[in-house]
Amino acid sequence: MLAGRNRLVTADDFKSTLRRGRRFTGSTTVVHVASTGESRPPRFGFIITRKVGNAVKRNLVRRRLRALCYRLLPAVAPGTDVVVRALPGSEQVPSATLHKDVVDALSRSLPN
RNA sequence: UGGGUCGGCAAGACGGUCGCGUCAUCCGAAAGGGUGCCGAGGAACGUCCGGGCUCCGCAGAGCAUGGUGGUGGGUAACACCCACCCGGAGCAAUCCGCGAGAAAGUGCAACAGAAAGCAGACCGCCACGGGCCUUGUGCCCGGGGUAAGGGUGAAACGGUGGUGUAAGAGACCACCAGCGGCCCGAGCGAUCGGGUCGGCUGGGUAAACCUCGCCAGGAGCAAGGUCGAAUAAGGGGACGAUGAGGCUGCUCGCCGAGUCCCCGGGUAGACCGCUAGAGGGCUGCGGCAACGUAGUCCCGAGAUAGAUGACCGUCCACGGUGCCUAACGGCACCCGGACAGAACCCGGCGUAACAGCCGGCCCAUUCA
Repeated sequence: MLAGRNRLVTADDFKSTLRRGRRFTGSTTVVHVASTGESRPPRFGFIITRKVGNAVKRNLVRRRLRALCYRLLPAVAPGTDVVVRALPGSEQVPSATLHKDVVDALSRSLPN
């Protein structure tokens, strides 16, 4: 699970990451990655719209994403901001599929 | 044993690894870290009612608008709950009714039918007048009488029997049903029981308008409050071309019109509101009950891009398949947890939803 300092919390941070970051679309998620150049731990934010389902389903997706992002924390460069947008249908796939989507997006965001 | 009906319980269990939030505590200058406790629901949901709380409004009365609608009680209050009444369904337990008013008025009603709301003459019935010849309990025509019978309909203007009549008719009579008035009795009351008189009977729909009684000020925790950067407008005061202020620590020199302070405003943001309350369990007492009351014990979510989880294992229900068994059932494998996530707090209602467990009552059956 992600601690508070690894979370994007303000609307400004979300906006700048979505605007400046590179976008990687998977089958169940869209991942925005922006490098700020600041020397601090990477931060993650999540967007789960109402199209995903009711509150229980949205909570489930967000918690799964948070848990897998926690495991990915060492692989992300410091100063990176990541916003994961969950697409409709993401509530029906197992956690492994979500994990694969995010890992693919982050590996493609690396320089080589 | 089977079926029905009403109510209650519970909402998979245990473990491992890695984590999250509030609070407490310890270490630390801080950032942060360690430890410990606690951490979703019966509907947390919909936001449909009712309150608390907060701000705004408020002489009094009326109107409008909205809500509500048998009676009595419970409650902070309600559209909720309890008891009872009436009507309906059921053998019964029990359930259902958005239960005021349809002789205040306006409106509406498919199809069928002759006619559907100051009813109505299609068939039929009945005398009367006329015609015919086949002289009959005849047929045809005419203008009338008639709601007993037929047929239509959800519904045809009380029912049965009689008197009466040309045939009929509450036209009249008896009984019955229903309506209204009055009286008596039971009940706090809705209402029920009985008596008497009356015109003899004037359908439905108010979740159509409407009428009557009763109840309602508005907005909502993004309420509201405290602190409050930055920036800009504004107000007041002091000083200022007799030089404010700056270059510049001081002097000279140069530049040359505002400078400083206070008030105020309340944005970004932070904090408070923010979780112990019309709270629950047990026992006693009052009450048919809802509930009230006394004593005693218990209670530990509080996030804010929004914590309460992710992954894995074992087991137990449900479901499926196969095998064994006369059957009850047993074994193996597979599948796999219903609806659903607090956001100021309570009381209700409504809606969603698998499978299960327990109990009361009713009916049927078997045995005694």
